[in-house]
Amino acid sequence: MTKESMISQLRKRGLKVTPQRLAIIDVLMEQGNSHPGASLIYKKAKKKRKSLSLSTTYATLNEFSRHGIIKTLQFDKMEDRYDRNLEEHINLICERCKKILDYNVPFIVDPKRVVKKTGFSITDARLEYYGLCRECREEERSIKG
Amino acid sequence: MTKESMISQLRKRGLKVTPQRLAIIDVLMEQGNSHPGASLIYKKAKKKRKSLSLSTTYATLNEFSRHGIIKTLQFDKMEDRYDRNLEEHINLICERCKKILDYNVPFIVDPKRVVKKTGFSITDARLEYYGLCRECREEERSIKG
DNA sequence: ATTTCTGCAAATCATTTGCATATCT
DNA sequence: AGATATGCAAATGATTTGCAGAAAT
Repeated sequence: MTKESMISQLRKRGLKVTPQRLAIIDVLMEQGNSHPGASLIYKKAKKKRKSLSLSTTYATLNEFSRHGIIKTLQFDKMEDRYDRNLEEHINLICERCKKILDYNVPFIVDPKRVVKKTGFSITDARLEYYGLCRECREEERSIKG
Repeated sequence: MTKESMISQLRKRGLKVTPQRLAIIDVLMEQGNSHPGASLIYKKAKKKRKSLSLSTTYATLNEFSRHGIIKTLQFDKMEDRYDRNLEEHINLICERCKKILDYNVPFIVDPKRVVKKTGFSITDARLEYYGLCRECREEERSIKG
């Protein structure tokens, strides 16, 4: 997403375009695919808008995420990270420097290929599917009719 | 893992077999594959050992996890969950009731098959590989020789 | 004029830490 | 005895909340 498309997303959805939000968008753009966390985004964006508060930063990132403008990534023992890359991709998380690399392929992929293509050596993997279990699906069905 | 094998793991590793730990192990066994969190484990284990504290519960679960006796699972906006199932498997997380089901197949699997076999309907997936990025690998190499 | 945002301080939740005491081996 | 574990209270870190004033449409 470009800065302009982010801004037009805000307009389209009746969200206000404030200097704080613009500062955060700029940081998001500058950070590329480094998947910054709220604290870094706050620190960088505050340089552009001195009045910016941390809670506004959170509110903004939540709002963007809720509207699908960015994606919130949650990991083990780390603050949440925010991702501009909305395509289906694998996150390669470095356990040492906490860098998160994108590998833009759909989910079903051979780990050996990842190493070969990216130089990232895998020591652990986690696959999680989110959704509804059979029981909850049946309950939802009977509630909604 | 059975209760007995857990206890012998403790002995093997020089960890002490205390009543608190036994209470926690019992809860772990009773909970089967429900992947309880620390708060539930604490609540249940405290019934068996009235003196048990929450911090001991955490210390114990951390110790068990560090020694590979259980596995710590971390998810979005939920407390950590603990898993007795040490085999490679997929976690199916119900977004509604927070139940976590195991599907005992290796990671590379077709989501459609999951639905067919388990009745769990997938709305979102996350795949994460942990390890070392190329740069960190090179750094480690040059440090260690 | 309204609706939505912002910034502050305080609250929350899960988890960890420091430390003196108690308990295992 | 010596090592490790326990329980308490306080600290931590990330994130959220309540709310009054400020800014965007």
